[in-house]
Amino acid sequence: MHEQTDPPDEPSPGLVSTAIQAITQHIRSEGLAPGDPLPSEAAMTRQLNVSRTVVREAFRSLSAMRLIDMSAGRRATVAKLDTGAMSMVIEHGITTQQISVQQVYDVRRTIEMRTVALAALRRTNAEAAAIAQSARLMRESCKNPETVMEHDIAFHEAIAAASHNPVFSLIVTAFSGVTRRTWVIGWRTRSSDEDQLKMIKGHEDIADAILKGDPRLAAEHMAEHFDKSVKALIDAGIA
Amino acid sequence: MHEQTDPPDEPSPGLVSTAIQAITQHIRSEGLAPGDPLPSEAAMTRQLNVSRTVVREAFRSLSAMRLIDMSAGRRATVAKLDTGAMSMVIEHGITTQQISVQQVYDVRRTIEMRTVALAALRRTNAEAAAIAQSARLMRESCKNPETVMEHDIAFHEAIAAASHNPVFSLIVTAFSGVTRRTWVIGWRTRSSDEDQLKMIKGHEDIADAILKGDPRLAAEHMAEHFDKSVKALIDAGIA
DNA sequence: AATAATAACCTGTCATACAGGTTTTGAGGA
DNA sequence: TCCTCAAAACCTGTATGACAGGTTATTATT
Repeated sequence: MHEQTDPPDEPSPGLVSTAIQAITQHIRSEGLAPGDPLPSEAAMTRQLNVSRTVVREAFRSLSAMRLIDMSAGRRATVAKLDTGAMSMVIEHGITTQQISVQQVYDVRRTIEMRTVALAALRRTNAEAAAIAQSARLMRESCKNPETVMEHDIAFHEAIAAASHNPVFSLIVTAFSGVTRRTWVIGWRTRSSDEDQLKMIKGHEDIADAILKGDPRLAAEHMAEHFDKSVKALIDAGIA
Repeated sequence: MHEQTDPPDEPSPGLVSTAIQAITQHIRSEGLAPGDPLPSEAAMTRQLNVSRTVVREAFRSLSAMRLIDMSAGRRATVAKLDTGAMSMVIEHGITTQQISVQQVYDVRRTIEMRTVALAALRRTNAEAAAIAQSARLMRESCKNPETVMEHDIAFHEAIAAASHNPVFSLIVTAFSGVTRRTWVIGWRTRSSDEDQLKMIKGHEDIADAILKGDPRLAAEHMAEHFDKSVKALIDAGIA
């Protein structure tokens, strides 16, 4: 066994990593819930016997991952589940060409085939209405691509929310950033108005299936939707 | 003309967020790839006209998300895709009880039904061997739960890798931390040796199906595996 | 007792300093 | 000319002190 929880110093991981672990450990051991306050930087400084610089970098790192909320004058608090860090990881993968847009779409398809089925089974009436509303807004604003896109994204996020599994919401939302960067490309390849309206119709079909509570039908429409979207992206030359 | 040193523009996000964006923007605009070096802290300090403290907190934040690698003396470099941040988000959700273990398993099931099918279609011979190897090691070390668990995790990660979609790998690996915390509980409920061996047999069936290149069969076995695992967790009282 | 002023505390940012680690440079020797 | 190796230059890790401005607790005044 080569463990070194040593008294003198910790060379390898660095003081900041240690501080990050100490903070997350604190959240765990104290059973803190979102909104609960964390120790002040000064307190952490004393407890860990390091400089405020180190403690601050630790807090800031957790804040960047959206695990805690920071704001001037107030102590940091435990954060609600947020997609910030995940989005950044995905975006990083895309911009450094370690993952392709098509790969993201394959994952989205996999996940959303499930969220849409769960939504059909578990959606509340309000959720079904929100989903249908997004689809309707897509049609109404079909002259303005940017607006259609935002409603499209809201549509998919609403379905994820209606799955009543926040992990699905987390992942779907994390992908929204990628969608924002590629959506318009796909839209442009649907040259004719007819194609564009057909795509919007697809969303309405999904919303209807969810409203009817038919998971199989909802999944079918979702699959169709993704297949067409991916095809549009491939036609546009997205690797 | 040079930079716009924000006369009246963004007060709320704070200098550090701005710096983080500047760095990621740099990666994007320069088309940096993993391993490429970033500007030094001093350079960023000059470019953004802020103190090194701010720049350092920005770098450190990106490092915490594993988007960049830092080490003493060397400039920071663009990092390879890593699951660090995602794991922390999931763990945070679990420890603050914003998501349940069962919800994670539902997502895992959804994703791994797909990875296993893709693995059956796209696996190389080496990957098929690695998957089978993990299953074999599970059986051989079946007296030592901890070891079985590690091979089990390696098994699932190997399947994700064989899907040839790094996004799947990313997500599956991010869940491994949760698995490490709950696996033993599920194992204990399989009281009899017979149950435990049956579970290991399930893994071998999956490995065989992947080797045979039969996605449907592989997915069937995977579904069965997850259904039993979830049942074991529920029996053990995991909410 | 209600309210307003004040003190105490907290985070955001800056400047400076120094201890190591890493890369570059350059001088001297083969 | 080319190699070796040590000094120099550069870089990050950490500590300290300072101050502005926001937030909460305390106290004084009415």
